[in-house]
Amino acid sequence: MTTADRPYHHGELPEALIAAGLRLSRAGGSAALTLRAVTREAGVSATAAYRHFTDRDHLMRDTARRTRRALADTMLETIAELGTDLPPDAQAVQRLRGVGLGYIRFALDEPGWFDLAFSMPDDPSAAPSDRPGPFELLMDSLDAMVATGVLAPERRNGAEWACWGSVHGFADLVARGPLRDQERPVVDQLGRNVVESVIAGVVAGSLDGVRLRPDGSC
Amino acid sequence: MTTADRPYHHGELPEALIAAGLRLSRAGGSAALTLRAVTREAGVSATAAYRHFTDRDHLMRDTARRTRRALADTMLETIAELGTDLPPDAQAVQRLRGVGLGYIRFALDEPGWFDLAFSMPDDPSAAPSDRPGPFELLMDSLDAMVATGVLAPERRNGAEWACWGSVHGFADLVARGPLRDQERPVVDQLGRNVVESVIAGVVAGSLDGVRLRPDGSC
DNA sequence: GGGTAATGTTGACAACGTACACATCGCCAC
DNA sequence: GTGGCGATGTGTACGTTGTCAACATTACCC
Repeated sequence: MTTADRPYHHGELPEALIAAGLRLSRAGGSAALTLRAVTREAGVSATAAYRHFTDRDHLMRDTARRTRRALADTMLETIAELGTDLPPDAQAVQRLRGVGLGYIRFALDEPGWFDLAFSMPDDPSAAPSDRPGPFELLMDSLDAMVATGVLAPERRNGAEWACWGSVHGFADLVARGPLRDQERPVVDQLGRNVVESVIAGVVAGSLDGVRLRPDGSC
Repeated sequence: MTTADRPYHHGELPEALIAAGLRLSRAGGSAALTLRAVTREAGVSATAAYRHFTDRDHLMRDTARRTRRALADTMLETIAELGTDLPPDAQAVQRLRGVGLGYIRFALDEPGWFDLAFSMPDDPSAAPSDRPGPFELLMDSLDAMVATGVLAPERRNGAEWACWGSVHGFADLVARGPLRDQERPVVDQLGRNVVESVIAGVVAGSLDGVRLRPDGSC
């Protein structure tokens, strides 16, 4: 055909497809990221995407990685807003707080991107990013807590999963679960509770610190 | 047609469709619960389901409810295995522990059902079940902790979301996330950590109990 | 300048959800 | 009994999706 309006070759198709994917998923989540919708949006035939992505999953994974980068940005913004002029130990805790609150804020502000971000398992064979991702930010804050003495070293192991799970689970409740259409102030307050709880839980490690033995008896 | 082999009318079609949905989703998660696959499995034409369910979502919601019932059963089994001959206050904590560990166990043992269970938002207009669901079991255990004095009443509010989020998030990490193909013993240990952390966090409420002020300073 | 690989298009296929018209059956009124 | 009517199941069809194979166009390098 080639109506001479658009050149036959796009030139920047991979980037254009990902950009279209970001637009679509922002509004409609991972389900809206359709191969045909994305190519339509880019003004290209449906099968053109196969020259740059092996299949739909490939495009989704690459697009999801971008949304995770946006999540990391939100975390960093949240950390900055919380303030940075604290003594090192308190600053380390503050960073963990920012990681958690930023995660929840992202899920609330960008539910479509949040859905996409974790609907795809990240393949470990991907090129490493220059900037730290959400998970690296979490690890760094926990390491800093150990380094400054706030977190006992023997409690560091596995702490990332307790933190990530807590915040991710709550964000999921808010984005897709029973807390879906709660008022924003209510959700914000609950989110603060969750973050404070998990920080306390990770630091305390078990009920030992609060008058209970490990088996649950008092 | 009616080859006289099968009668024209199935008789128990709604139940048969849900049973087929449970079989399919058990192996392939929510994506495998296809209207056509379910009707095929039941030996019935593709559109027969529309006589009993308004659309695919309706069938999925009803099937998902069954998987949530199975989850509640796993929770109760786990509570029973942990032992029931404890003083009331310790027993209340033990029940919370069983709720959390049962949730994680279910996600590990039945990843397909777990995926389906929470892929659909539950509609509040459904008929209430006779047996308590997963959420009721959680609420009951927290209430018992308040009643026996283990949990301060002022910390009861919102505690269910911190607990649910923690455990749900961790289960999601294990079922679909980066912990997807970890060894079972490792995951079990991490799961115990998560549950102990969240219990400690809910009881402690904030870092107050462990030498830190709310703003994070020491 | 001509050949080759990269890139984009067309057409097709199977699977999906779903609407519509039609077939078959249980059951109740007469 | 027997008619008819509502409930239940079937067949066909349409539009959408992911994906493959064959073909068209272009960039680029010898």
